[in-house]
Amino acid sequence: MRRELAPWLTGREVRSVDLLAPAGPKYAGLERLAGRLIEGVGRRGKFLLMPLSGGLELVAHLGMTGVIADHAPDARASTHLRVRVELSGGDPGTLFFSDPRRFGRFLVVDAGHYPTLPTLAALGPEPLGDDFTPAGLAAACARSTMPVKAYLLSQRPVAGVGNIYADEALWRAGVHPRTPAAWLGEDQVAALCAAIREVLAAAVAAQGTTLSDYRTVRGGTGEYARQLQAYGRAGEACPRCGTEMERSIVGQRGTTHCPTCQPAPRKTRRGA
DNA sequence: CGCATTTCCTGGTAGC
DNA sequence: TGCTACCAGGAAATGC
Repeated sequence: MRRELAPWLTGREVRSVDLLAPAGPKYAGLERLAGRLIEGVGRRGKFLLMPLSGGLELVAHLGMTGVIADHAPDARASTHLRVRVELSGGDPGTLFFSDPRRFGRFLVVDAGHYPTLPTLAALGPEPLGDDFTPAGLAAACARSTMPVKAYLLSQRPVAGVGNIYADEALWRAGVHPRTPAAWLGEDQVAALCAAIREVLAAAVAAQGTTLSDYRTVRGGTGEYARQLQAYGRAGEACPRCGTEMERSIVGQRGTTHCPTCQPAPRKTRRGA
């Protein structure tokens, strides 16, 4: 989405903003948006970060069902339109933020100041950046007793891994989702680090994963759903070994894993 | 501080 | 057909 938004929005000025949702912390500060220049479109994890003139920043998060579009939602979806932003200059001249389930955010903050966004403030390294290394991931995991999947979902060891990509990366790495993070061996951490990079890079190349709601800015679908190996495939044969995939709940989230490729954790002595 | 639990929210669907 | 119950989950709030 960042790649679509950057060439469209960079350098444009905001003419006006309409908030169609009840005001609240998820839409804080939008009254400060009109008249600002959008200086660029960045991203950290699942947060879109748009620096604005005047030392401000527009922060957008899609939650589960949020959509940022360069075209108006159709009649049926229009009840979920939350924010409309009119831009100066050429077409498309309006940004639409829709969010049926209201888990998304679209707010203006002082640039780099995230007191109301603690996850963003404590976000781990970018998964496709140089800062995300096996050694760094190992050091983070060593500090946590959580099941490794729950720890990944916290956004602290690495940014941007949600439920779908956590299941995919753990399956690729052959790591059981319930393994306490601190129990992971060096080889497992390295495999997980590589798997997270591979899965996210492939998903970005496919423009994301559309299961039902997700749409690109221009209204297209993300095609990574066709490459999913684990997520949503409980009861089916593991693509690697043929064992029936199992469903469970880890960190309050539906989870699919292969009991053969991702064997249940057994505590072993480090360095043994 | 770290972690577990609860909350927010609505469309889709299973079951009757 | 129409009803109820339940499920999906990202991040914040709450509780310990």
